[in-house]
Amino acid sequence: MARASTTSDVFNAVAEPRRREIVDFLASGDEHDVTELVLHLGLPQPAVSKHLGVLRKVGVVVATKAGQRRLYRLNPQELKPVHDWIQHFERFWTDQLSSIKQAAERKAKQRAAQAVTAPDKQIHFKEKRHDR
Amino acid sequence: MARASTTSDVFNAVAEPRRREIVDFLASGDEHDVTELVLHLGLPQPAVSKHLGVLRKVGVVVATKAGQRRLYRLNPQELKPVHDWIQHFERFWTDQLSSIKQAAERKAKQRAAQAVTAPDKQIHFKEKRHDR
DNA sequence: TTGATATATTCTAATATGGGTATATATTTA
DNA sequence: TAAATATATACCCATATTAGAATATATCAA
Repeated sequence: MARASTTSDVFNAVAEPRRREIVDFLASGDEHDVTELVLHLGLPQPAVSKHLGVLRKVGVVVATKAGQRRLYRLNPQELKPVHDWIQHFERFWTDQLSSIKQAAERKAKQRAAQAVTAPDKQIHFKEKRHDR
Repeated sequence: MARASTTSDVFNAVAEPRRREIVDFLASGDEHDVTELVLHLGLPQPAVSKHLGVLRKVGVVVATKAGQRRLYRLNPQELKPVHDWIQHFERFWTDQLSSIKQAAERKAKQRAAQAVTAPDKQIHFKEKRHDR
C-alpha cells in the first residue's frame, strides 16, 4: 500500500515544497490568480493548477471565480491541525528547564547503553541477497 | 517524477500518520525500544523499523544501542522547521482583528467576482477523452 | 463569430511509497 | 555452541505521486 492520499490530509498537502510556496504566497491575505502564481513559482501552468487542486480539496485554499480567472485565497483554518500537532513539541525548544530535565532522565536511563554513532550509519551485511 | 523523498524532508517524514504516532509516543521524553513501539502501534515489526528508519534519517529520532535492543528517543530540534513554518499562520486563528481586516480586504477585491460554490465542485466536461 | 487567453483536466511515464514476507545480523540465553 | 530474541534490511506488489504534453472548457476581445 502507498502513503495515505495527499488529497485527504492537510499534513500530506503541505508536505510538498511547491505547495508550501503557494501557501506562503497567499499568506499575505491577498487573492491571486493562477497566472500570478505561475509567474511566482516558475512552474508550468498545469503543474500549478494541479497543486492548487490538492490544496483546494483539503480546503487550505479557496477559489473565487472572476470571469475567466480564478482568484485564490488562503483558508488558514484548515492549517490549524498542523499547528495543533506541532505545538505539542514547542516546550522542547522554549522551556529550558524541561530540556535539562530530559537530558538528565535520558542519562539515567542510558546506564550501560552505547550510543549509535550516526543516524544514517547503517549496519552492513556481509552478503547481499540477489536470489528469491 | 515522483514525490519528493520522504527521507529528505521533515515535512514529508511527519506527513505519515504512523510516524506521527511514533513521534507522539516518544514525546514524553522517555526512550522506548522497537518492541514497545510495535506493541503500541499494532504494526508488524518490519513496518515499524522502516518508519523508524525514515525518522532517523531526517534526525527526528535518535537510536541508542543497548545490547540487542535499540532505544529510541525524540530529537525535537528537527521538528522546529515545521513549527517555524506553521507559526507564520498562527495570527489567522488567534488575532481576531486581522481576520476581520482580511475579510474586509477580501470583500473589496471581490467586486464582481462570483464565489465558486465548493472547493471540490469540479467543472465537468461534456465529454471525457478516451482517445489519443 | 473567430481568435485569444486563463484555467483545469486527462493521459503517460518514471519513481516513491508502505505493507507483507523472508531473512540477515547481533546479542543474549541455555 | 546452539537456540532464542531483537532489530534491520531486501524484495515484491499494488498504489500514489509528480512533471510534462496535449487538450478541453470558459470567457474575453476583435
